[in-house]
Amino acid sequence: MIESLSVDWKVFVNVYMENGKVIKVEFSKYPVEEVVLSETAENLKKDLERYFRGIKVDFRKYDVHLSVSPFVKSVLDFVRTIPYGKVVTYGQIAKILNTSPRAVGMALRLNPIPIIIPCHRVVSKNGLGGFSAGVWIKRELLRLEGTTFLSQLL
DNA sequence: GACGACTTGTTAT
DNA sequence: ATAACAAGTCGTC
Repeated sequence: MIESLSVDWKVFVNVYMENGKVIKVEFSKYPVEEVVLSETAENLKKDLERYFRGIKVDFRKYDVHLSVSPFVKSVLDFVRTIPYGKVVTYGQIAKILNTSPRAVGMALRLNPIPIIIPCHRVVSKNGLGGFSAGVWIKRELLRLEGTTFLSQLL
């Protein structure tokens, strides 16, 4: 665990690392004991703090360790390439990966590493879609990134 | 447009 | 084997 970040909208963000790789990110109501050990963990903490201040951060430089099925991994790998402030629909991803929108949603639900793997940048065709930690967090993340064309849905 | 039924691929039990 | 799902599309009214 590297950090329980306190975010303005009353959530803590806990990041778990192992061998310099991110293995899990979770949102929690209460902070967990903070343990920062490696240099990359320190950097990641600073990047997250900047991110939540509304600064554009690219998390692609951090290694992640995914213990998920090959299909889920392929979806998550694609999602990692979506740039800051942009959104893609489940259907578009399904078309590119030759699968169904529903399967994409399932894969995203299994994402162990939100924010760093920006699953909040995937929305449904007419609406916001879901988010495992609560859609309101997804909404806040998109607002934070200044994703404007969804303003009617926010 | 709003609503429902049919489709769809993957995971969980 | 089958139910459940973070979706989409096509039909009816």
